[in-house]
Amino acid sequence: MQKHSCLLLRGFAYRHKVTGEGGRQIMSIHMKGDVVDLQNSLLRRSDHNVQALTNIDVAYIPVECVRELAFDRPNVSKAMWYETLVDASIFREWTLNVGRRHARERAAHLLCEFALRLEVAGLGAQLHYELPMTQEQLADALGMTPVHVNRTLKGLEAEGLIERTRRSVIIGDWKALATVGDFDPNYLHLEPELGTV
Amino acid sequence: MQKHSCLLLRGFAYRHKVTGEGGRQIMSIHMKGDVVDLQNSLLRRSDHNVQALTNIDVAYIPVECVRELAFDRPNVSKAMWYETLVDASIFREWTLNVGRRHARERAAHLLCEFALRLEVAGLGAQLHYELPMTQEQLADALGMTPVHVNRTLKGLEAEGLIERTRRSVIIGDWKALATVGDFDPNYLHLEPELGTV
DNA sequence: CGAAAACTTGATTCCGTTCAACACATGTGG
DNA sequence: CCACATGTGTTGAACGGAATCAAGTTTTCG
Repeated sequence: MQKHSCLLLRGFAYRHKVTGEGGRQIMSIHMKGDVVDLQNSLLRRSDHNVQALTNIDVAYIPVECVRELAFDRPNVSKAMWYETLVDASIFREWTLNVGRRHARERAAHLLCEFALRLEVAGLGAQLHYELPMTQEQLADALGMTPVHVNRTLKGLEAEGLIERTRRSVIIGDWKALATVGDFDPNYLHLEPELGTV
Repeated sequence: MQKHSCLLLRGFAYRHKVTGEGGRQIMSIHMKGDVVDLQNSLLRRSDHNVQALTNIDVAYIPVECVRELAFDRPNVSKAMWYETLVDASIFREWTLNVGRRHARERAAHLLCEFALRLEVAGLGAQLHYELPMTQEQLADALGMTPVHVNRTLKGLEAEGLIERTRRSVIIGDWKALATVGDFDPNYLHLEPELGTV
């Protein structure tokens, strides 16, 4: 078990798991403000891996401190639990995405999710942002091969839904992309709901 | 938002999401002892659906009570949070399963998970149990079509890994099935770890 | 500048879907 | 108790989306 949790101050990180055969599935992408290995810190055995996607700055927080906060301060406890719940909600959507949508829809969905999350984090505009992942990493997030990611993105571009240069993405027609990706932002639980949990 | 959480006393239930095109993905299966819609109760908007798989008995618990327990009693709080974390861990494994494993491995994995969970819940033996799902429901859990579930199960049977009659499953060779399914029970976090969270 | 990483493209293969028919159970009402 | 309807499981044939294999090209960076 880790001795520290780490709070992401700058850059991107991701969590992933690997099959016995070497297939990798990225479970989630994290950005500024996320406490990235909270879950591994609290469960005795870590069941997944955390890795940096770009250069990052992190603040290490000793696990004992996290626990103290988590259990002695009701408000902190609420906030942390709430994070866990939102996390789980995003996992569910990703499972749906990978399990029940075609490559084109999956990719569109992920691009929409990024757009919203980056904007909320103050790291880009909804319709024009830098995607901090290689196509190989996208493939691991989408449960497909890098080759097919390439073709799929090209396809979306050919349809006029997006434009892209190297890593930047411009969403030409948000509504159309969201439709293709069957994207409904509910699952991100972005609206403040402090009164709830 | 729901007014009640419900504790499953007998029978099986599942959580699922549906795409705009009608594809359904089952996110998790629940059995005796699980509090099934805790997450929907605590987040303001529910992002998934809960449904009974068999006849069930449930105990309804008013959400206010859940919250009171959750935030006034540190030990209850720990336990509930712990449940949420294990839940999320299982979601992650399912995402990996659906995203990065072939049909045969997926099916084998699910059969192994069931075996263990049913035994822990006191509802069957690890090597011989009743599967409370139709092949169509299995398909929705595995992200494949019912037809292919049928063929895949038949395949596992032909290989001598399992036997089956209608709904019951007999695992002929646990080790082999676990190998095929790339099954490592860590993610279920079955060992008691009360000292941890 | 040169090497490695990332991206692009084409040809081929294959796993899983789709479509369609049928078999077998289960259950219900006459 | 049978007739019939419905849900579930089984099987076959054809199709298609994505994987695989393999070769380029472009970008990045030491």
